[in-house]
Amino acid sequence: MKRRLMRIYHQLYSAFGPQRWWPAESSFEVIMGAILTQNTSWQNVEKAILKLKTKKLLTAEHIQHISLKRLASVIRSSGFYNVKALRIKEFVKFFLNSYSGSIKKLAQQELTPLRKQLLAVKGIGQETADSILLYALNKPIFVIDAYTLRIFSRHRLIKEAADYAAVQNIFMRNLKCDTKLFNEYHALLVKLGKAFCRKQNPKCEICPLHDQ
DNA sequence: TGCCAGGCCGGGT
DNA sequence: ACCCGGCATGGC
Repeated sequence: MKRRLMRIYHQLYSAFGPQRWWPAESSFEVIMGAILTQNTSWQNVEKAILKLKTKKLLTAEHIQHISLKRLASVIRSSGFYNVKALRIKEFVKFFLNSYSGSIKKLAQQELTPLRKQLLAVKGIGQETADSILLYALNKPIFVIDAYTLRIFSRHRLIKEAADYAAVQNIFMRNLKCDTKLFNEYHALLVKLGKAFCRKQNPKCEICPLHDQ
């Protein structure tokens, strides 16, 4: 499995090149994006982030001080805006209370206890927590998402019913524990997923993983 | 036009 | 321990 996973990585890398994730100007922006993109196309999230930027709302303090309703209207384009506004507020509360709103302090925390703390925030599940850990805080954890499950299931590398933790373990047991590798690998899987492995999957047979 | 998108939660069985 | 409905916009 180790060789297989690295071979897939190299195939993806040579097909698509470096992805340079996460597309954001700050760690806090990464975190907001991670919540906003829950079951939502990134295109819609970008619009919401742009609005947050325009309204100077990309800091914990500013978000803390606006109403839930106003926040919801700002992030409207990302869909599920009422629950997401609530989730952003929940994270910001945790962030300010436990880490004084300091990304540096957040990043100093150990991966495992921090992951547990993030999962205790209502609205942050495994993927969102791991995205924050990896892409906002540079912690070595592999993010699993719907594309990853679908791609690996369709290529019969995992059981169709495999759950998040099981698949994450496959990656983390068989890859060198390396933040850069985890970052690039997951980004490449999303790239592949968008191009060739949507639910309605017209052209999986020409996806780069089928070559050679 | 209908289907889908870089999930998560709560309630029911 | 699963299973499911709800949450909602915008693009193709």
